[in-house]
Amino acid sequence: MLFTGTHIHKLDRKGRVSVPKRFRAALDNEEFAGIYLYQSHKESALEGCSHSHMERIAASLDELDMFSDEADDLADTILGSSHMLPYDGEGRIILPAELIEFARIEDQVAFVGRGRTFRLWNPDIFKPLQEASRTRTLNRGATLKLKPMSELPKGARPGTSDEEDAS
Amino acid sequence: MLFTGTHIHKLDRKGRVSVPKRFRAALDNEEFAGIYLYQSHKESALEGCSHSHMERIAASLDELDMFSDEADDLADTILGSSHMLPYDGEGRIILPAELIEFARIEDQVAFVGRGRTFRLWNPDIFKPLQEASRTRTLNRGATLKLKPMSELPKGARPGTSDEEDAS
DNA sequence: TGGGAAATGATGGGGGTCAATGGGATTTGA
DNA sequence: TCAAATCCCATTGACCCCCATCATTTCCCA
Repeated sequence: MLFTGTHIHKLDRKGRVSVPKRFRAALDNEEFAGIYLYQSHKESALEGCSHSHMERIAASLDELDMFSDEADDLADTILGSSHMLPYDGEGRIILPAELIEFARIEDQVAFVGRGRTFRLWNPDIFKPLQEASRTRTLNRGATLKLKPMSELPKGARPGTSDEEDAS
Repeated sequence: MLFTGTHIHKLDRKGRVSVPKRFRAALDNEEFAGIYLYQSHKESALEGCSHSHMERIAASLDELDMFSDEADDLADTILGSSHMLPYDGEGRIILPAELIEFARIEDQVAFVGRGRTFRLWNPDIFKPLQEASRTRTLNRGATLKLKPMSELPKGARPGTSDEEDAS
C-alpha cells in the first residue's frame, strides 16, 4: 500500500510504458484498474495516484466553500487536468502526448515512489535533482519525527489487516 | 463516479456534441439517461451535473429560507435556467442555442471534470484561465488538507463497494 | 554454492473493436 | 406544412486485446 523506490521503464513507440509491478501491487483491489496522472505544480514531473486517492481529493474539495476561488483553482488544476489511465492486459498505460511533452520525457520514464503517491520523471532530469535533494537533507541534519505506531491506520502495523481476506 | 480530466469534442452543425465516454460511465445507473446544464454565475461556462446531483441542489435550497432573496436568486439561476438534456443513441446531447451563446462556444466544446460536477467551455477561453489557476495555486503554495480515509463515502475506498454486485 | 530450469515481469507489434463523428431518413409537434 | 428533434446507419481512427519474445529473478537440486 506504499509506493517506494525508483523504477525506470521504457516508453515504447506506441506511447506505452509498464507500470512497475510493485506499484501495481500497491494498487490492486482498487475499483479502477489503472492510475491517475496530472502535471506537478512545482516540478517538471507528473504526479501519480490511485483512484481512491483522487476520490479523497474530490471529497476534500467538497469541504471547501463550493464557490470559493481557491476551490475553483484547485479543481481546475488537479481534477481538470488529471488523466485517468487504465492498464492494458500487461499492466501498461498510454502516456498522453500532452504529459510527455510537459515532463519532457523521451524514451525512458522514472517512476519515483513518494508513499501514498508517486511521480514520473525523465530520468535524466530527476537524477541531478535527487542528488541535490540528498545533499540538502544531509547538510540540514534533517530528522524526521516518527508517529507512534499506535496512531497509524489499521493495516499499516504488523499483526493487523485492513482487508477482509488478506490471502 | 468521478468526473476528471479535460475532454475536447466537436460541436457538429446540428448542434450536437458527444458526452465523453468516461463521463457517461460516471453517470450510468442514473435514472435519467442524460445530463443537466445551467449557466455558471461566475464564469463564461456551463455547469454540468447528474440528475441525482440536481436533486441534491434542490434539497439544499429547501434548507434556505424559502422566501429569502438568496434562495430566490439561486433557484432562478440554477433550477430556473437548467436544461435537462437526454442522450441520443450515440451518447450525444443537443446544446441549446441559448447555452452555446452564453458560453461563447464555437466549433469545439471542452468537458472539464470537477469531481462531482463538470463544466463546459469554449476551449480557447478555458485554456488561459487554467494556466492562470495553476500559477495562482503555485504562488499560494496551496496545500489541500486531505480528509481521512475513514470519512470517505463507501465505495470510494479499496475493498469496499457501493454496488449490490460489483462483479 | 554454482548451474540450470522455470516462472515472472518487461517489451514489441498486429489486428479487431468501439467511441467519436457525419449525414440521411423518419417522426413529432407547433 | 414546415422545422426541429430523433432514429438509424456509415466511416474512421484511436485504443485495447491478444500473442510472441526477451530479460531477469527465483527456485531447485546436485
